Order: sequence, then structure tokens, then C-alpha cells
Amino acid sequence: MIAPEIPTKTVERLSRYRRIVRERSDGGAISLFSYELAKLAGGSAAQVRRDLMAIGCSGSPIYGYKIDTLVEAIGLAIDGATEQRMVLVGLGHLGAALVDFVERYCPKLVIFAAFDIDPSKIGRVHHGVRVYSVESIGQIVAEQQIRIAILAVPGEAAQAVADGLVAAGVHGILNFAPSVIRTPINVYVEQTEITATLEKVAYFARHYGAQQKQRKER
Amino acid sequence: MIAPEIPTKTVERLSRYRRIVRERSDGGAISLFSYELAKLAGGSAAQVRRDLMAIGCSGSPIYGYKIDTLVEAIGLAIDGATEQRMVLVGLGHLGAALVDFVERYCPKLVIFAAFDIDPSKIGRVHHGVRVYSVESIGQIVAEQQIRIAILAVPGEAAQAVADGLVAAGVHGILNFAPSVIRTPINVYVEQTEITATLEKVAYFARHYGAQQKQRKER
DNA sequence: TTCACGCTGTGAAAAAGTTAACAAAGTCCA
DNA sequence: TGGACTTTGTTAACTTTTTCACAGCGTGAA
Ligand SMILES: NC(=O)c1ccc[n+]([C@@H]2O[C@H](COP(=O)([O-])OP(=O)(O)OC[C@H]3O[C@@H](n4cnc5c(N)ncnc54)[C@H](O)[C@@H]3O)[C@@H](O)[C@H]2O)c1
Ligand SMILES: NC(=O)c1ccc[n+]([C@@H]2O[C@H](COP(=O)([O-])OP(=O)(O)OC[C@H]3O[C@@H](n4cnc5c(N)ncnc54)[C@H](O)[C@@H]3O)[C@@H](O)[C@H]2O)c1
Repeated sequence: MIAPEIPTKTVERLSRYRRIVRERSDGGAISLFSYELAKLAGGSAAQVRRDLMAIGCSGSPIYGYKIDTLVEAIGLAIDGATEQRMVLVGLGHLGAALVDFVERYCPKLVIFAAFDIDPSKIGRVHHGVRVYSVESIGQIVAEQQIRIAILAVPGEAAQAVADGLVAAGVHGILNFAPSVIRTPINVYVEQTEITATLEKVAYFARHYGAQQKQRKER
Repeated sequence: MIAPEIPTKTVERLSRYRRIVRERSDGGAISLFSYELAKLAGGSAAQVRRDLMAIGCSGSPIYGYKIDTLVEAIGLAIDGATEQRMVLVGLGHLGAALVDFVERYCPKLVIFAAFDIDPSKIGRVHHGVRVYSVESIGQIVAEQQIRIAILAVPGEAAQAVADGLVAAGVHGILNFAPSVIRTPINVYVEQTEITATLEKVAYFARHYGAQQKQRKER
């Protein structure tokens, strides 16, 4: 199947929609309307319909969208055919929290291994994830054909670790370190900017009134 | 001074620029050109110039932008006049990591107090931040006129805590819990979607080739 | 049957955000 | 001095994303 090239923003929202409708389905619901999902996700109804259209998911004017179909269609669009394996580098505070989080909330993603430089951590197993020495990143990633990595090391180490990951064949990196890493153009890097996010919240909290831009309804 | 209404995306990038030029200035640099900053921040030179224009910051064709001026101008634009105080609710794994992080990387933001429901944490001081019972959120937030809150509690608790915060006068919330919270329209909420971010990275790692959209140069 | 209703799917318009492009202005070198 | 460079500030063109608006359609009431 050829990738139908879903817009970046849409991929992001689809993931959120899925979480929401799953919650909804636990509550016993079978289907919902675009405006309901919009309200829950914080967007407009038209946007929801458009996003769902992008993944070829259609609803009925009577029932709205069936939750089953929806979850399946989103899965088909954004998940891989199979479970995807990732590695995590830097099992500090944040790294440990992430291992728990992924295990709990991302059923399609598996942290296959963790790496750290701290000898006291190497060899241990945290929540089912074994911790290896950073030295073995190249070998394990290449051998296991792992394509995605989470970076939770201090800023100073980020670039070096990233280089190793890329050399070993990683195609996507989620970087939590507060320093921009440079990679070849065919590697997708997502930079988590907590500082920027915090400062943005602080900014808009001060200029409150600008938030219509963000959250249209409700 | 009236808020010059800086676009959301620009606020975000400015924050990143500041971090980068600060690093640069530690390295001894005095000034840099738009294209240099662009490369470091992962954008285009034109965008950098445009962003800086938005905050009335101008450079010279000879030296580029002076780092001092730049940091000051960004500060003027996005920081408050004074240091801003925040509270954090939920001092678990993530909460603890965030306290360290803010202290280290966000000089203009101060976590004034933390709140938790766990009696074993209440009364303790973590990295200079005292932990109070959730019960006292309303009182302390209102009394201290705190306007920004970080939410790092489990999803189930998020809405209830948010309601309390809003009632006490908070205007901005950064929510790490994986559930969308509803607030009055005059409260700015930033939802941190780790799941969505991870799934996005996984998606683009698979369809690698879509990343030109993301990172144009280098 | 017929009509009004409410929601979907979608083209078209609008808005937001990004890139291109170039005049202006200073520097460097001859 | 003067002309070739370099980089800014900024306007205009372009792209992406969001919203509007409405036709189409199954339903249920009359
Ligand atoms: N704490 C937060 O909330 C937060 C938020 C966003 C980003 N970050 C960033 O994420 C990173 C990790 O944060 P943290 O709070 O977990 O820090 P931490 O110090 O608790 O953890 C860092 C871990 O990385 C390991 N490490 C150091 N150098 C390494 C290397 N070269 N190779 C492999 N492992 C190495 C350390 O042994 C440690 O286990 C930091 O860059 C931090 O700035 C933190
Ligand atoms: N771990 C991650 O990497 C990560 C990433 C993104 C989001 N999150 C989310 O952030 C939240 C916190 O994650 P964590 O890993 O720190 O979990 P955690 O269980 O370590 O911490 C949660 C903390 O909140 C406290 N708490 C529970 N109910 C409360 C209430 N009603 N009022 C005040 N405090 C309360 C608990 O006592 C605990 O200290 C969760 O919702 C998690 O899903 C986690």
C-alpha cells in the first residue's frame, strides 16, 4: 500500500481522536458525530470531517462515525502494519517516566531496549526494558533494524548519540534534550521544546484573550 | 505597553532562538547572521528575519544580529516584565523531572509551589519547591495571584484539578496528562500530546521522504 | 407519500504561515 | 573613488491549513 501522504497536522490530530474515541467507547458509546469529537478534541466539526476524509473514513448522517471503524481506519493510516520497535537513550528521570508512559498508552509502540552511560544502570531491567551500554547502540539498532529512537540524554550528549543512531539506520528521532540536533535530511526529527512550550503558555496566559486563535469553541 | 500580538508559531520559535543564541554567546560569539541562526534552529533565513522583525529587532548587514540585543528583545517580547510564578500539580516522575528542568532552563519562570495528593510527599521540599496538599491549591494560587499551572497528574484527576486551578484564577495551563481538559474560553490550555508526538515520529520514520516538509535545509 | 430535519462530504473562500526576491546600505578591495 | 559583495528589511507570491457553506441523503413525522 502506498502512503496516502497525510498532512503532518492531521496525523497529529488523528492520534488524539483515537485516544478520545477509545475513551468514549469504554463509556459504552458506539458512534459519535463530528461535532462531538470536535468538542472533545478542541477543534471544529469541519476539521474533524476533513481529517477523517483524509484517511478515507466515512460516517453516516444518522449515526455519525462508528467508533470501531474509526479506530481501525486511524490505525490503518498512522500505525505500521505491525508493532513498531523503538529504543530509548538516557534512562534518567524523564527516560524512566517515558518507558512507563509508552508501555501504558502506546500499544503499537514498543521500547525494545534502553541505553545509558551510567554503569549502575547498565544491565538492569526497567519495566521490562533492558538497559545496555551506549557503546552497543550501533550494534543492537542495526541488528534489530530499529527505525525510531527517543533521546532523553543531557543536551551535551544529544548530537553524538544522534549521530550514532543515524549511522545505525534510525529514520525518526524524538529528541527531548534542549539542543537542536542535526541529521541528514532523510531522518525525521521531532524536537520537544518544553522551554518553548512553557514560555508560550506563560505568554498567552499574560495576553489572555489571544486564545480564541487556539481553541475556537467551548 | 500593548501586546504587539505575536503569532503563536513565532512565539515558539523566538523561545528557541533565544536558547540557541545564548549557547552561542557562551561560546564567545557576539553576533550572528540570520542564516546561521536559521541553520541552528532548523528553519529558513527568511523566516528568522521575519520573526525578528515581528519583535522589532533589527540587525546590520555587516554584523548580523547582536546577540545581546537579540536576547533582550526576545525577552521583552515574550517574557513578562517580571519573573513569572507557576505552580505544579502532581509531583510524580514527570513532575519531579519538570521541577529540575524549569529551574535549570527557564530563568524567567519560577515554580512557586507544588501540590500532590500523596501524603508522603506533602510537606517535603523538592529542589527548593515545597509540596502542599492539593486541598490548598485554591487558597495558595489565589493568594499568590498565580496565573500559570503545570499539570502532571494522572489523566483521571486532570479535569478536577484544572477546575480548581481555574476557579483560583489561573489563566494558562500546560497539561501533560493524556486527557483533554475543558476550561472557560479565557484560559489558555496547552495540551502536551506525547502519544501523538510519538505516533507522528513513528509515522514519518516509516514514510521517510515526507520530511522535506519539516526540515528544509541541511 | 411528502416534507423538514440534521449531519455528512466536499468544493470554494479565507486565513495563516512560509518562501522568494529584491532594493538599500555598508564594506572591502583594487 | 568605484564597483563587486554581502546581508538586512520588507513586499509580494506562494503554500498549507482552516473555515464556510451547501448539496445530497436517509429518517421519521405527518
Ligand atoms: N526533566 C524534564 O522534564 C525534561 C523535559 C524536557 C526535556 N528534558 C531533557 O531531557 C533530558 C533528560 O532529562 P532528565 O531529567 O531525565 O535528566 P537525567 O539527568 O535524569 O537523565 C539523563 C540520563 O542520561 C544518561 N546519559 C548521560 N549521558 C549519556 C550518554 N552520552 N549516552 C547515554 N546516556 C547518557 C544519564 O546517565 C542519565 O541516566 C535532558 O536533556 C533534559 O534537559 C527534560
Ligand atoms: N511519564 C511520561 O513520560 C509522561 C509523558 C507525558 C505525559 N505524562 C502524563 O503525566 C502524568 C504524570 O506522569 P508521571 O509519570 O509523573 O506519573 P506518576 O504516577 O509518577 O505521578 C503522578 C503524581 O500525581 C499525584 N497525584 C495523583 N492524583 C492527584 C491529584 N488528584 N491531585 C494531585 N496530585 C495527584 C500522584 O501522587 C503522583 O505523585 C500522567 O498523566 C502521565 O500520563 C507522562
